[in-house]
Parts: sequence; structure tokens; C-alpha cells
Amino acid sequence: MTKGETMEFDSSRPIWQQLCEEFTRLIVTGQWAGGTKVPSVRELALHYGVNPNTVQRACAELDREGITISERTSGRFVTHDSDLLQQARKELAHTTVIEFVEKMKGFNLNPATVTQLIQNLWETRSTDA
Amino acid sequence: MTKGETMEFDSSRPIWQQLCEEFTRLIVTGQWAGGTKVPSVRELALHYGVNPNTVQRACAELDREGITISERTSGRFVTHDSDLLQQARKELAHTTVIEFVEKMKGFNLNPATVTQLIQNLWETRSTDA
Amino acid sequence: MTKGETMEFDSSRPIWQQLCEEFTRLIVTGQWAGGTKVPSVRELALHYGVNPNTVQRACAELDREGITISERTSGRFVTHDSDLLQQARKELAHTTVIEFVEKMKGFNLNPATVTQLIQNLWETRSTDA
Amino acid sequence: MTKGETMEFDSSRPIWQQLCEEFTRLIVTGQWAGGTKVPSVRELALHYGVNPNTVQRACAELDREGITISERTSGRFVTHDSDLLQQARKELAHTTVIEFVEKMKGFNLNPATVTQLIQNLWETRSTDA
DNA sequence: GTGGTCTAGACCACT
DNA sequence: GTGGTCTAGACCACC
Repeated sequence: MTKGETMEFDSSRPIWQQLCEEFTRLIVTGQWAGGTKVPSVRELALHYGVNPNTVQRACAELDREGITISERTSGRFVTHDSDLLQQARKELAHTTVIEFVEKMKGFNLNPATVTQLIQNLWETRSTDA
Repeated sequence: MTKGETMEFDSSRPIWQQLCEEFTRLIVTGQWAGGTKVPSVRELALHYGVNPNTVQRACAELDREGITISERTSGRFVTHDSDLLQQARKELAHTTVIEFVEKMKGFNLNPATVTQLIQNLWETRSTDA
Repeated sequence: MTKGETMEFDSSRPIWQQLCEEFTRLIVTGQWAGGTKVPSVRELALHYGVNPNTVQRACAELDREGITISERTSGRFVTHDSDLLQQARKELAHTTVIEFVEKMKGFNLNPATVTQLIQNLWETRSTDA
Repeated sequence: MTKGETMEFDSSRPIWQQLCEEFTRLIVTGQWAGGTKVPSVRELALHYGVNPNTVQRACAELDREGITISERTSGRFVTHDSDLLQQARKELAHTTVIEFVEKMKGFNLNPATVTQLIQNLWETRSTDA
């Protein structure tokens, strides 16, 4: 359980879908590492302040995608299949980049400028940290 | 008034602050063009489903920053000062890029890959649109 | 009638006294010049939003001091006696300076600094104007 | 809370602005010393006979200027930054002197006379006190 | 108890 | 109609 604050849900979309994205995010960013155990449905439901059924539905979706595997007795685990994780990561990155590009277009910035900005900020904050 | 749906507010931060950001976004993206009249406090309050005082507070902040100018009787206007607008746009872009870079780092992507992704998506969606 | 806005009265002191000071101020600053006619009690009462009796009492006090002279048929006039006006001016200046000195002491400033400040501002604003 | 009587507000200007000036005055004159706790919003509201929100608005402005610092749970404190306090004091003194100079000009007095008056009164009242 | 936020509703000045 | 101000009263988070 890494987040201290309860998450904000967008009321216009199903909560289970948003949980799905949240869990995927935690997995592809390595906060839920490959092969490790996922918190129990009950724990997750408590933490996010939602009904266990809602969490269950999200987890089932992840199982369906193969990103997690539910083992009846010992719990649910993140897959070891690094290709699959890699793919999920790419998908999420793709979506994120699309959103970002749209925003940048809204600012009337061109790709070259944006690229330059990214280079600078990446360096700066890396050396800062 | 371009949005048909009411905005979602993050309950963890003051609404007036989020309105500030929203208005700034509308201005720097040119949806509220320089020199044009901003919707009245009452209209905005109605549209976003908040109290006029809350809108007023946000608008006062924009006034303070010089991005808008309030004329007592005729309404509130976006500044003509394009330098100021330019600066605000840069600030917002900067913040957006920082957020984006942090996300990409979370995905363990390197600048080159990200840049490549952006190039591809920018082209694709440009020809799409 | 030189002031466009109605005056603010300090509720802790009699209004007629405050009117007295106001009229004296107008006379010693030359806004009501020596020898000229003072507005009628009725006009003054209307302008300051007070009862004519209150204005009358203030005017009577000025008459008593000799600063104004009431001529039954033609109205009330500011005295021609420049010595008297000079004296009134000095009194008012004296009071004003006392208040000012107290404030400056509150700021922990010494006379030399204050004098210097005055010299600078006097020059500056004279050449500005 | 040093004043026993409630303050008089000039109805032509916002109360929160006048409170701002009052508080600044109390701070720069050392009645609210650097680093000490400022009375609570509720106390101030009670004392000045205004709504807590109005006091809050004034205090927020002082926070914004850095003259005070608000700590969520323990209260609001005057900054320790003596440079900032010094600067605020200079600003207020400057404004006060400008007002004074304008009045003196209205009395047709010259700088030399005014300076002389100040010297005399300063000495007199110092030995009095 | 502290500061902070938000709402509802009123009033004002200006045109 | 506009923006601006003020009040009254409520709620929250923090400790």
C-alpha cells in the first residue's frame, strides 16, 4: 500500500475501470514489482474506500489481460512475464504521450520545441536529484 | 462558454485554485483570446456549479497576476499584453512538461525513446485531424 | 462646494466640532479664500448630510473665533484679517506636525532621517508636478 | 490586543484593506514584534467587530507579502525576516511622509519652516515624555 | 483550539 | 447588467 491519500475518482466513468488503470500504473512503474503479491481485495477496497466487488471486477480484468495471476489459495500475483509487462508499459506510455501531445498542441508548440524542453528538464532534474 | 459538462474538482485542493488554473489554461490556449471579455462571475459560477464568491476569488488572483483586468461596470477582460500571456503560456507548458517527464521516468523510458514516440504520434494525429 | 464625496465623521466626537475643523481646513488651505462668501448653512447641511443646526453650531464657533463674519442680510464671509488666518493656519499646522512627529517616533525614526525624507519628497514631487 | 476601543473604518474603502494597513502598522511599529504570534483570526474579528472572513482576507494578504506566516495548527506569526519588516516600515513611513508633505504644501509652508517646526516639537515632546 | 475553504444571500456603486 | 464587498454560518484538517 504505497499511497497515503485516497484516490480521486472521475464520476463520469466506472470506478472499476479507473482502478484497473491505477493498478496497471502501479505495476508498470514497478511499485508492484513482477512476481510479487498484490494486496488482498479486502485491503484494496478498504484503502480506496470502495466496495470489494468493485475491486474484484478490476482485478478480474487484470487477470484476463494476464498481467496478474490469481492463485486460489495464496493470493494474486503480478506476472513474471516481462514481455507482457513491457507491452502494458508501452500501452500506458502511449496513452500518456498522446494526452501530452494534445496539450502541447493546445499551447501552439511544435515538436522541436517540446523535444528541446524535455531534454533540458530531463537533464536538469536528473542532476538535481 | 465552450464546455458543456461541468468540471471535476480535486477535493484535496481549494476550488478557487483549480479554477485559477482552468481559467489560465483557457486563456493561454487561446480559447479566451487576449483582449476579449471573460464570462461574468455569475455565469462562470453557474457553469462550474460553484458559488460566485469562489469564482470571484479565482478571478481576483488572475487580476493580481495581470492576466485579466477587471473593469468595474463593463466586465473582466483578458489582457492585451501578449508578453504576459506568452510568459503564462510558458509557465504552464513548463509545468506540464515536468509532470510528463516525471511520468516517463516512472516508466523507465529514456529521453530518446520518448522523443521518438512524440515525433511519431505528433505526425500521426496531425494527418488524422 | 469643492468636495465631491461626503465626509466621514468620527462617531466618537461631536459632528459640529469635526465640521469646524473641516471648515477651518478649507479656509486655511485657501479653498475658501479670505473675504469670499461661505456656502449657506442650508447648502452645507445638504452637502455633508447633516442637520442644518449642526452646521449652524460649527459656523457660530468660527464666527466666535473671528475667522468668519456673519452679515445678517448678505450671508457669511471669510475674514479679510490675514493675521488671523495666518494664526489659524499655524495652529492647524502645529497640530498636524504633532501628529506626524508622533507617527514618525512610532517608526523609530530620528528627526534627521525624517527631515531628509521630507526634503527628498518635496523636491521630487515638486519637479514631478 | 492593545487597543481597548474598536477602530473606525472609512466606509469608502474595503474593510479588509484597512485591516491590512492597521496590522502592518502594528507590526512595523513593533507592537506586534517579529517572530511573535498574531492574535487569532477569531479574536481579531471580535475585537474589530467584523466578520472572521474579512480578517482572514486581510491576513492572507499579509501572508502573501511575507510579513506574516501562517502555520496551520499553531497560529499566525510575524516573520523573523528583519529585512522584510524594515522594508515594510520604510514603505509605510514613505507613504506617511508623502501625505504629510502634501498637507504642508496645502498650508503654503516651505520645507525649511516645516523642518524647523518638527525639530522644535520633537525636542519638546521628547522631554515631556 | 488553530487556519482555511465554501456557500448563501445581501448590499453597494457604476452605467 | 457588471464587479466588489461583507456577513453569517457551516465544514474540514490538523494537533
